[in-house]
Amino acid sequence: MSVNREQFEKILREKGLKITTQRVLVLTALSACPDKHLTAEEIYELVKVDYPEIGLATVYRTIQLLLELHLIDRINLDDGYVRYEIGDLGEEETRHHHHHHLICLGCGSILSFQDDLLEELEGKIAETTGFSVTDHEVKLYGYCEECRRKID
Amino acid sequence: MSVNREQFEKILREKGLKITTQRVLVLTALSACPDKHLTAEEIYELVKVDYPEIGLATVYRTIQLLLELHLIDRINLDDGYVRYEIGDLGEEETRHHHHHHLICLGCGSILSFQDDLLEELEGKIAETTGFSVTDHEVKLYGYCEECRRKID
DNA sequence: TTTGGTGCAAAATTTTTGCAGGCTA
DNA sequence: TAGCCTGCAAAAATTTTGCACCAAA
Repeated sequence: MSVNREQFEKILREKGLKITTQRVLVLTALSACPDKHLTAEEIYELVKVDYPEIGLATVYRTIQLLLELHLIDRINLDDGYVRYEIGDLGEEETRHHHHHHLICLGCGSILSFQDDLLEELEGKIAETTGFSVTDHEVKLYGYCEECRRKID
Repeated sequence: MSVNREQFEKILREKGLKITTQRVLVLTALSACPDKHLTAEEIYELVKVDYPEIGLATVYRTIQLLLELHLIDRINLDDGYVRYEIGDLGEEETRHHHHHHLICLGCGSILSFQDDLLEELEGKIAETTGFSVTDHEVKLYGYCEECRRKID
């Protein structure tokens, strides 16, 4: 589950940060498009619809803040854009597992999926390298059903 | 195994591309640092040692070319830099599996590892979504042995 | 010789920063 | 009211492009 507005306001208050229209709108835009993987520019355009006076610099500053609060995730889908999406809300210990991304090399579409198959791998790594894994990000490349049909 | 110079020259020749000192030196720099994850700027600085007249634009154009030839991989370790590393040479069908990266959140060090544990997952995905996976990239975040000791 | 490749500089992008003024608490 | 936050514009940083010249084939 992602943050709702009240939770967000509570988080800001607890950190001594101010609740501003801009911050709420940026988070709202990301919440409204959970699987859209928006760029900073896209977020800016979305927020401008309801609040035309917002500046792009504020969007960047807010993104930075939301990242630090772990409310959103930065993702890079190798299309040359840095993107952001609303994160799962959770305790520190269970926050680890964002969903992953299936990237179609044919049409560029993105499918998200959830899977904890890597837990086993994480254990193995801890054993062999001494590295304790707390989080992971997986990108899978391939061809979606539709593109596969086109190719054949 | 990564490309050697002769293989590289052969590939260029077959594609009707010219073998230039700059192209050879950029590839050589990347080959010499298989686990260094160099940025464009770093590659530029490295090549300049032996060939001071090279331009940064040429480095970018060469990186682009090497990516298209699948001789190098672009990686993003979330430190704000786009990085490149020499890729494994292989047939189209077996090229899938680059190694993956363990990123230490403490000291920023990167460990590379190879694992095919995702094969199982790929099968599962094909079944449930119709998406055929041809490649994957995994990043694992955590704390390396040294940083773990410091924390405790 | 021909064509593609290069270096340089300028342009285009993307992101960050400084500062004066505005708004939240 | 005090200080954080914002908008604007300028700056910084990164990558791309135009063009004349050079070099590989």
